[in-house]
Amino acid sequence: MAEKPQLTRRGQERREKLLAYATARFAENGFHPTSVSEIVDGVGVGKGAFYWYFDSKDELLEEILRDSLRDLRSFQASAIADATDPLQRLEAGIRASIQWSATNTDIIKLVMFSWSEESFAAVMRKGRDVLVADTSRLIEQAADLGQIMEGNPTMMAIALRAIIDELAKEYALSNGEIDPEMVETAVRMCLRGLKG
Amino acid sequence: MAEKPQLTRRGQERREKLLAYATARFAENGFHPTSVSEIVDGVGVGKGAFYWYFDSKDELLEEILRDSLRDLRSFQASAIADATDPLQRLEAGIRASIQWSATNTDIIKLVMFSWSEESFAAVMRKGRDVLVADTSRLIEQAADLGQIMEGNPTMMAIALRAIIDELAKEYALSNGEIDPEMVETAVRMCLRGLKG
DNA sequence: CCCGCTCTTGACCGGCCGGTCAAGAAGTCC
DNA sequence: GGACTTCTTGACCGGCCGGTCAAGAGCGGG
Repeated sequence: MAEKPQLTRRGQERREKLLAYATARFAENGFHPTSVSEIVDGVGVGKGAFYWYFDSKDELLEEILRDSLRDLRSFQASAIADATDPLQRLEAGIRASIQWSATNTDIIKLVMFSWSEESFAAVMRKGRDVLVADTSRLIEQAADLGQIMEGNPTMMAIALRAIIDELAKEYALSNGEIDPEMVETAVRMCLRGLKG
Repeated sequence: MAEKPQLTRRGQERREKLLAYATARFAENGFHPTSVSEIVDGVGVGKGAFYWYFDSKDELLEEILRDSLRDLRSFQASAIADATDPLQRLEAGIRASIQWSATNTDIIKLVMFSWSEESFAAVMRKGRDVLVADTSRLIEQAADLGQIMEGNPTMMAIALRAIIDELAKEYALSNGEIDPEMVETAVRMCLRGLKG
């Protein structure tokens, strides 16, 4: 990776087209069953173009996963920017995560697959650690103000992730449409779990 | 499936050897990257034997998933048989699920993969529904006795599943060894979530 | 107008894949 | 011991796979 830092505008666009199309195909058909030929045919380019932008099919998936993490984090960051109260920031972050999952069901499916294969699971683990660290920082701030119960912030952050991930799975399996009551229940469970 | 109801004892044993070896390989290497040749070589039989016992590689995985569900349910059933109080039965069932996950990390990995591919996800959904139904029946009994808060039993059961599944993932990613404190936290979260 | 860099093409490669099948071995029942 | 069923083998099949590469096309700067 990071071997083609210099891309023209046209290059960037084509690369993004490949990423987007591959994401959709991987989510629909699975990673392994989707061939590189299928991807380049779908985008309407030659096979060589693919290997100009990516070292391998595996690296393409890793790139998708990393991009997604970046996207989710920036979405979360802008969602909590409005609030200053740590507990409010926590709730805003939780809701942002849920909302992001609802609008990125393709990626949720790729995430489910990626946990199951060692080389990709390594990438997932790193990503999860980053998200957990983001959240546990917020939890610590709220704990300092006495807004939530005592406890290991990392473990609490993992518990929040667990609930959000399950809801994300629910979205992915129903293509982005789930009972809104479920969302509220999940958020309530998160907050109740924090406040003790 | 269900096309070879008549198997000699030797047949049964060989079939089970294939199932066991395939489970291990799938968990370690992934479903698609593991070839049928690899499986039959590992067990030391010809390829034809494989296709005598299974219609296809896909059907083999579905068989593994169905067997696992059966195994988990019977493990749960015997774990809760001792208790008569619904709430105690619930806790015993939760602990049994967790324990089963800890000792079947291979299958947890297959489960993670299976959610990501439509044809297998269909099997998973059915299985999940069965487990949720088992649990919500217990929840209803506890609710009738006023032991837990009001609420949609199915949704509560799904929430319990979410927590258990996340812990299972944790086991799978650390090969069966996790902080016991985490288990207690998970169980406490489940019970607190029920009691309101 | 031509150089040089970014980008593109698609035929091609070795290899492996899931699955088939004709041939027979092993067990079972009379 | 013969007939029948259950199983076993492994060579073989067509097809597709991820990845390579020689041959350029398009384009921007000088």
